[in-house]
Amino acid sequence: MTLDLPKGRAPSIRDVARLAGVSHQTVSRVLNDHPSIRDSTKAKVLQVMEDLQYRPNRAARALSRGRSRTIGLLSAESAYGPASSIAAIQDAAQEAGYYVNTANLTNVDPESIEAALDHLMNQSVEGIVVIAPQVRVFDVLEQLSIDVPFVTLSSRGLLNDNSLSVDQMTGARQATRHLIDLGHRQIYHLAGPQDWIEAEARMRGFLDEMWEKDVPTMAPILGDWTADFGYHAGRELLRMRDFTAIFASNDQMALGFMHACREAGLVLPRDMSIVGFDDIPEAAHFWPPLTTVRQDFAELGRRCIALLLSSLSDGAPSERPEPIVPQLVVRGSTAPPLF
Amino acid sequence: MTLDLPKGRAPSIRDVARLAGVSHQTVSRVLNDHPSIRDSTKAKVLQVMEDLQYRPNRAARALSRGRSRTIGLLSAESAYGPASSIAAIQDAAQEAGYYVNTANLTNVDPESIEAALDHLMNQSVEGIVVIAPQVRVFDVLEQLSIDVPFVTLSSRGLLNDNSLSVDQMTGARQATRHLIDLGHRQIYHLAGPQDWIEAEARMRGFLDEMWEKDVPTMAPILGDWTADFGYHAGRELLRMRDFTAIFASNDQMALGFMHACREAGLVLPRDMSIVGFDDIPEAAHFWPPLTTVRQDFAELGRRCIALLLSSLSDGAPSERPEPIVPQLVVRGSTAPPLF
DNA sequence: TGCTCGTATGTGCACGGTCACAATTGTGAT
DNA sequence: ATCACAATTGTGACCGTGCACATACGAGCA
Repeated sequence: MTLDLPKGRAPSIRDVARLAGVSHQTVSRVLNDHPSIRDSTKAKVLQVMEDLQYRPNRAARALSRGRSRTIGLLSAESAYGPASSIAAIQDAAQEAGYYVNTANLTNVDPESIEAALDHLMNQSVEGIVVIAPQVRVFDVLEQLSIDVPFVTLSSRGLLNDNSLSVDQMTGARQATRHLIDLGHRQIYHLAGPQDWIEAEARMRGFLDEMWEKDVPTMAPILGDWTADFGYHAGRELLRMRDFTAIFASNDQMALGFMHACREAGLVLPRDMSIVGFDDIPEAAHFWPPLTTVRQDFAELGRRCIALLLSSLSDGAPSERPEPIVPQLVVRGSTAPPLF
Repeated sequence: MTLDLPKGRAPSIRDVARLAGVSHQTVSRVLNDHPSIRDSTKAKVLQVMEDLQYRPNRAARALSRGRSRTIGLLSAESAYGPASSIAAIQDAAQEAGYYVNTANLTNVDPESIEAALDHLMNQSVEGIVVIAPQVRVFDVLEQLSIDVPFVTLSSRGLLNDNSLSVDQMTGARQATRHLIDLGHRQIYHLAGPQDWIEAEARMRGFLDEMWEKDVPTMAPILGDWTADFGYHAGRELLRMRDFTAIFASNDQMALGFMHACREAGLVLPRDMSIVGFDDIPEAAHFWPPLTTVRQDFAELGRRCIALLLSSLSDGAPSERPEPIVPQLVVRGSTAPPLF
């Protein structure tokens, strides 16, 4: 004759306590793995929990402990990279017992950014991961003087020093050097939007390498990450064939550019060498397979959470993690210039 | 002489109440836009809130109301489609005042699924969106007899009738018909993993159309959605050139297959017609630009939330929404067979 | 004036956990 | 048996908000 009282609502810790013949506090101790609980008591309580299909109420726990165990993710899901880091972030957070709440950024006007941040703050997140590394986002973050720790994937460590990144500059230099070593001297750079910190870093890497190798530089084209842009930019650029190679700031733009090349009758890579950035899974199957710079987004996401969690617990961030060095992957889209 | 007491902790409604010279309940009423509050009182309270930088405590609110205003998102971020629906889902939910918590599924073994669901349930989500439409996920959902409403993006409406989908079958039939109309008779289908409901629906669409048009069918190849698979499958298939067209269940596999074709020296689309599925933004820039079936993932995501929210408030789902009909986009990768 | 009614506000408790502290039980040495 | 002390368990308050109900105020009407 098991009498379960919980009529309408979900069973609470006190319901469990009553049925197990203990106090609610003892149940709480079982929940939190308190050391001094007799095994027999623990077993009894666990049994009742099982019977009642008891689930701790997260809100209550958060309220009394004053900790939400939730982290906010501010994302501008526009490129491939972020998408694959996000999964890693969520996994890592979940493993650490945290919940992840995501807010998307469709526009980058300050109001949207503020609204998204507000949404996150309203839910008492303990920390924020920013995966929309646009300059403006940081400005807003700075102005609002957010009082929770936050980490970002950007490459320059403003604020907090809580930033983490693939070393974009080095990657871009590798790509550029590869083209120069092949003998190219007229090289364009198809850059990303300049309010993206990563785009800026890649561009700077390109310019630095060109300058160091003493190759005359052509003004970078500012794009928007999309294949469409790469295509249209390509159609424009190819009117004057005053270059033999191009370094695109991501693989999508590289793909669009290749499309334009072929429409213009160029044979790749004979007439034009192309390097991308990111190494999306499809890049190996472009035609020709794309030479590009591989970033380990998943690793990035994991480290990101690690950094945030450490700054959540210790207060101070742990020792500065090594930047992840990206890797040039040479495939078929690059060759020496015709002459 | 503004005396703010809140020393360590964040200000609560009682702090606001005290400083505004009203009761905590009045503050609560202001928060919830209760009709009968004098404008002057409301203004006063709002002012104090502003001064104190007051933010309502979500946990407390959830606790006392018994509603978390959170929905869970169970996702298996493997294909392109989901990624772009997710953003739409989050936006729509946010607009409706809900928070979205995401759990990722890396494996599809029952334990992982259960763990992910558990994670979501533990945080008292009010509803769940399943965006990992694999058969097993449903089995687990069924077994666990989850007691919160859930919606899914699949195409067959098991359980709850809370499913929503692009009409995959129709899309697949359109693609197949296009190839048949061009004159192809030996057509392969590169299917997705069979535990994916969508993969199954697309395959069935293919088979149905072939059967109806009385074209002899060749056994579908079961793939895994990746471009890599498309490539390797292509290398195998092309040893025997016993077909003139292929319908791939997504664009990535189509891309990999194109890669294999070119390696084998085929000229596209002269020697081989290819149709994909999804219309990822890059598809228009493949070489040749890919004929494919466009799905409106964003719309799907929005409807998904609409459906879930209605079943959250009304209890019963609103009238069954129309399935979204996908659209065939004919580009350069299809042509009549050589003969 | 006394009564009713609607608007505006206050009071006290409940929600489901955790915390600090008190109380009880068990153990071993004397 | 007695005591000190550790191990185990219980008691009550509290976290911040919303709800049900009570109260105060003012207007309209007999």
